[in-house]
Amino acid sequence: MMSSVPPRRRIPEATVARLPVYQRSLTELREGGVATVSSEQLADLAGVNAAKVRKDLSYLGSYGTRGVGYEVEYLLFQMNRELGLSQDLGVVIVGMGNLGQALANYGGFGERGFPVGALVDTDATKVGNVVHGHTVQHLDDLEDIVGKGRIRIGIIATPVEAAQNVADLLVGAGVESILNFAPTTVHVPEGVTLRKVDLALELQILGFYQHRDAPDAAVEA
Amino acid sequence: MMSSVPPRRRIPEATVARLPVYQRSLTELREGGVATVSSEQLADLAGVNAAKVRKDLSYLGSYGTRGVGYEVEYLLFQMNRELGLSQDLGVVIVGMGNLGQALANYGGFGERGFPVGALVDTDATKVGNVVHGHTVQHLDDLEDIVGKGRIRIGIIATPVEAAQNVADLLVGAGVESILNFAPTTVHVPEGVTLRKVDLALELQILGFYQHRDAPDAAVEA
DNA sequence: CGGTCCATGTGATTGTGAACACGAGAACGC
DNA sequence: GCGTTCTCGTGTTCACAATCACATGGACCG
Repeated sequence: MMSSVPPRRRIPEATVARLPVYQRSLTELREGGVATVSSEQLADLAGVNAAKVRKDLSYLGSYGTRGVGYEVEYLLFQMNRELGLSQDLGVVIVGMGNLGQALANYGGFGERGFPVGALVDTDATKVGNVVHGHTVQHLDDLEDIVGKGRIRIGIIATPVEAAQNVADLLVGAGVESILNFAPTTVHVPEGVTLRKVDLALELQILGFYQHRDAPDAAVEA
Repeated sequence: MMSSVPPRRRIPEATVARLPVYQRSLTELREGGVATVSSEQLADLAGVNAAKVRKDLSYLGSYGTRGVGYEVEYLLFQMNRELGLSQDLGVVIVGMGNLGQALANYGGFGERGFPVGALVDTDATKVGNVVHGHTVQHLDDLEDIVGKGRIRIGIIATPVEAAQNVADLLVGAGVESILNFAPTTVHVPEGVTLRKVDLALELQILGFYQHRDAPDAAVEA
């Protein structure tokens, strides 16, 4: 029997990427004491159009009221449940350079259900230091750290040369999801989810469009 | 005769986002002394499949040699030209918190054609400090800074509350492209290109899939 | 209690990107 | 100098995401 259909209706990847944006906007509305919100208002806050909001939210279920809108509190609860925010997923940050330290100090992770559980580096001058309340540990102890700390997600903030090795070690230690900040392509076995963020890459995309819109800009003046 | 084609063939957004990845891989190959590369090799390095590489590169023109591959040096030159890397675009980073400082210290920007031209904050204890060779200046002087420094791109690394205001100021000062790291939606007038990077958002997407693949994980143990 | 209003929810349509397969053409060996 | 081989380039097909339009059904007013 092939009853291996996912619990609910399958949610498109593009929608998954937008749900956290809605969730953020909804949280802000709740802080502001707003009780209900229409798809149009929410669309404006999230920077998309209303039809897309309704379509996206419909994947979660019919939580809106026709003629009125969505109850902020209730929708937020359902969305958090769907996004898995009800359970915290521990994070280990590997690499305590400038970026790693910034990430460790970045408050947004814990707030949104991803508590930083451990910090790791190989540099002897960094191991033992305390960053944002955590003692930096050595990469060699990764397996122990991941196992004992219930770490589920690894963040790579190392130099390019170390990235692949760190990814392998993270996978070996049992981490199931990896977020890679090193500007290089790393390979992971099937079953492990990988996402990458390349800070300079985003700038290059911006630069491309700017170059395209005004190719002669370098000439003027 | 339908010669009303834009300057060159229009390049799909998805392809634009991948070009810098190829460019990175090509640079590595050149450093390694490799002269030619096949679409398959390049695909492996970039983490995509060969057909996509060929399709993407074909948008730039026919720079490959059938039966042989692409000449690394030449392809890199053409790609840099297309990406606009031949002209540097100055960058101003607004917000010298942990993230802003990490970005200022991040070497990858200058290397790839985006020299950091100025650092800005409003905090009196930060203005005047030297970070990565640049003296932190006050937000009030933004217009002067952008004008004199030939700044073309602004990076927002401020708290959420300040993001929209900073975006407005950047636009007012003549910046044409903005990269927003603040986890909130900012609006810009037409003609200004905006991209956003939300560090926690990427984690949430990872978390969603992990939650989906093992929804009962919170129950065990 | 009935009618009107209004925003949701969804089926249909359009557009865009990914995957595929095959034709074209250059280098190399014989 | 001919044929073989290898890889690019691209037309076609397929899948998915965005958009649109309208029917649905609850809330509110009189």
